[in-house]
Amino acid sequence: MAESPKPKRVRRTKAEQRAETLEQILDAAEYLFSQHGLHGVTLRDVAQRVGVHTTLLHYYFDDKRSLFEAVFARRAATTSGRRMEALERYEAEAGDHPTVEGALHAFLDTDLDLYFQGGEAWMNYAAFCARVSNTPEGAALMDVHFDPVVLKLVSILKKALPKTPAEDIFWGYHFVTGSLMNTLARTGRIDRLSGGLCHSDDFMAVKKRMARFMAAGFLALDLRG
Amino acid sequence: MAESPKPKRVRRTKAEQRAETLEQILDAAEYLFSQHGLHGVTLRDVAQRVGVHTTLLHYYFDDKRSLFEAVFARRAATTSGRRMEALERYEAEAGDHPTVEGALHAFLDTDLDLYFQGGEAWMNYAAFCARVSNTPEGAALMDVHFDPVVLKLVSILKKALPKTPAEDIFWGYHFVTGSLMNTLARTGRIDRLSGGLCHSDDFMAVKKRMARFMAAGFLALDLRG
DNA sequence: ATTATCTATAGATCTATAGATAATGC
DNA sequence: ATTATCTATAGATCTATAGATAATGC
Repeated sequence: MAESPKPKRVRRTKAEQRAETLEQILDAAEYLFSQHGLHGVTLRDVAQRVGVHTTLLHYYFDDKRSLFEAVFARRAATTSGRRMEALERYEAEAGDHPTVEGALHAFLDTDLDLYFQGGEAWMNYAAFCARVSNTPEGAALMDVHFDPVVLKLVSILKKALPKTPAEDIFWGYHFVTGSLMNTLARTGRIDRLSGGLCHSDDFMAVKKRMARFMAAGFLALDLRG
Repeated sequence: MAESPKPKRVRRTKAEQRAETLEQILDAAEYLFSQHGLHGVTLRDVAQRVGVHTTLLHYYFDDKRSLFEAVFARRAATTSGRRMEALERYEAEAGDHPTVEGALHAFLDTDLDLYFQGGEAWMNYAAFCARVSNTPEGAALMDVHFDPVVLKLVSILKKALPKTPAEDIFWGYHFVTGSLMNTLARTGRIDRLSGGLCHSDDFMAVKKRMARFMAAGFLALDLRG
């Protein structure tokens, strides 16, 4: 203790230091919020995880809610942007005859890949989104950040299913997003239920199945009598 | 204020009084937990909603978590039992050739009917379950209360899809339950997204579509190359 | 000179317990 | 006599602010 020289990492500009600390705070908050939700986390919890004083969080953020919103916003543009690009690419490729499955592959696989390849931080963000998606606070943030990409998906689905009422398309999306959020949450329930056959973390197993599964669902709606 | 005679409802036996107070506490807690989650609700919030003193909650429950678990448990046997009966009835009817859609109708429609017909209290319980389903605490309670009925569903699905690997069946269930939880949560997101075409509260709209949608998904998994 | 971080602390709130009071039960 | 409810309160914790200190920036 007494003679620990304290690594004392060399810090460069203030801008860099600010960015580094902010990132650490957001990482810690992201993880904790993903596990315990907005109200299950105290600013002290976050500060302790980072190793700074609680009051520093107030220096960077007005209050707990603004920290929460910053966590949501930090990665939202990336996931939204990537999916938007993938959908536009698919739309261009498919021309006048997009398929439901094609659109869903672009939407779902792009996102699952991002979380899977992004490592722990992105997996935490995924769990964070899932955790808050069925809360009033979270749903409102989903509106703000994800409406454009979802409406883009819906527009392609409508082109793929010209005879299906818009209402059905939206309910189909409602099913899709529920399943996706359940995946991102990684509660471990499917692991236990399946006796170890499935693993919550296995986003590639989901990717292999989800778009086809959901596409068939949309087509079945279309065939309704 | 001064001359309010205070209706002072006539109370009968202590057992009745106990039951009545317990029910009021559980109703209040159920609603508040469904809106704000375990950590978003204080015992004071619950007590105020009931109109009793906070300490009375400690008379009936050891602590906040045991109140939470009591809320979960109170209606769990009913929803689980009804679905179990419906699945067994369907199994008997269908004999050696059950269908995926038949099993899903028994499982899903039975539950959606319960919430829809049960009024506000049951709708709150549904939202409560959805809200906690993707949290560690909630998922563990799901295991305890709902595993038997889910495994019964899975066993019928396996009979209906003898060539489909069990892993696929479990992933299919994972999709189903995600969609169901997203429905029960009633966040209002689908209302806003669809510009008012769909309504979160409209469980009958979901009932009309969900079993067929999901059944088609399961069949598509089966056809995988 | 400005920005990042920490110390000290106020004020509010929360959980939980001990013990008193009010109502029912034989 | 027992059970239901309330009063009073301890102890912990939480958010937020004011102001001091330490580090970078011209």
